[in-house]
Amino acid sequence: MKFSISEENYIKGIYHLQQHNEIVNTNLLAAELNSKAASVTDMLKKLNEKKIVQYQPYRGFKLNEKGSRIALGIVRRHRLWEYFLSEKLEMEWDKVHAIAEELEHVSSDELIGRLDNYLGNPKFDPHGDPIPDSKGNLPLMNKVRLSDAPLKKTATVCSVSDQTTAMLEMLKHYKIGINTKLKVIRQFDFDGSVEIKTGQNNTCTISKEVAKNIFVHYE
Amino acid sequence: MKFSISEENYIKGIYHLQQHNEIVNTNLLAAELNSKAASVTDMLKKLNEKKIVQYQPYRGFKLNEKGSRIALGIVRRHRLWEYFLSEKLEMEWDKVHAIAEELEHVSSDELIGRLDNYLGNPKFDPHGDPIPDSKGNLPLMNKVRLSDAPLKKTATVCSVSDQTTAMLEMLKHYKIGINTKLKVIRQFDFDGSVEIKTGQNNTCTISKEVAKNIFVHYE
DNA sequence: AAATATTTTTAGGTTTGTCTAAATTTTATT
DNA sequence: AATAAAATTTAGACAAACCTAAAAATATTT
Repeated sequence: MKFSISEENYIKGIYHLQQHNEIVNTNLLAAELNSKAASVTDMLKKLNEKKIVQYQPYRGFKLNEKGSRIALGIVRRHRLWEYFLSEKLEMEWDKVHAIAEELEHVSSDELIGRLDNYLGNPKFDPHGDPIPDSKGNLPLMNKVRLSDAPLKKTATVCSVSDQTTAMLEMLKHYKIGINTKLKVIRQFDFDGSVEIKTGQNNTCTISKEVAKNIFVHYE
Repeated sequence: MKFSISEENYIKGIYHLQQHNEIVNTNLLAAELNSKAASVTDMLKKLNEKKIVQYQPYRGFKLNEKGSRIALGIVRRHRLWEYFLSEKLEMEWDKVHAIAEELEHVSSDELIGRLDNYLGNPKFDPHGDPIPDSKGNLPLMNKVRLSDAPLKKTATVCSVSDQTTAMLEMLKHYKIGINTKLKVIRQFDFDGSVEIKTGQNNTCTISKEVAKNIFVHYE
């Protein structure tokens, strides 16, 4: 089944909101998509008829099995293109998202399969987000917020949840990027900020606010 | 100025028809785009208001300066993506076009500039069609139909005007592709078919019908 | 040059996706 | 439990892009 660009955007929007909320509601999705509640209701009736969501009027909605599969396909295309733009075309981190947002709607299975292969079947996109495989399986990873990370264990930065330009600027300043190795030296009780060590003689302190947005994993 | 996918398709359609007809008319464009005459009239009024075409009701139309510039931008995107799909993703010749038709509407100048660069600034797409540069300049090439080619001079295949699957099949059979070197041995008066030599001991005869669609150039 | 055929445009309708404003339902407050 | 507030849906409109069928303009025949 083929979906319009609008339908795909709604499906993707629901998918993303479901990462944080079991059930999604109308206003939330309207905000996510920069549209209005009435438009969301209209589209949800349509997605409901197409049997992609579980929708109870006034009660919210969520993707069903079929809907999730479709969402993962869109996410896969988006993240593979992000990887391409970043790794092959060397585009800046913060410009990659908007363009992938357009490319993701080109939905040839052969294209995506070959792209995946060409890129070397990457498991994570440049933001550290996992790329679903062609069957919709997400690679697993036990990641932890830097604000909750154990002390004195060498960790690897694997993703950053806030992907605004402001955050990018911040990270550039601290010389932190995906795959940067670092170690938490201590945590200050006063405001929860953490002192970290990246490389041999590079120690710095970052606020809890920032640390909450940086995810790391251990090997 | 930003154009919708539909508008871009109409602009591109007019551009292609103008390669063979100075003035394009409603029915011709409707056929090219698989739409109806009434739809073409609607869109042409719109393109006329946007000052992209010269349009005289009942008299046909053509792209003006501005319209041509826009068309060349679309053609550039299309052919760069075709090159990418063919050279990097190793897709079959006949599948490349349909996908490039979708990718071409993603219109970030930075994306296309970087893609061009990444591909090594190619001058011709996999079908041998010229790729406009970022300023809209087309590379020049003095090409000749194989049916009109001089005898016994080594030529290089540079483009094929009929890009159907049927033609691709034909060319595979004859082992002819873009950049194949060949020499016309003789031409038969009876039906205009030509005997050609590709490689050392590979001689074959192809019909005028096919030869008319193969373009070669000499160095 | 009149009649016929072809082409193009206009008129009016459909679908998709959006919106505002009013009505309805659910949730929270007193 | 009644009322106020918030969220959601419905009703009705609008724009883009398409269509069919009828009308108008142009081209071709006789």
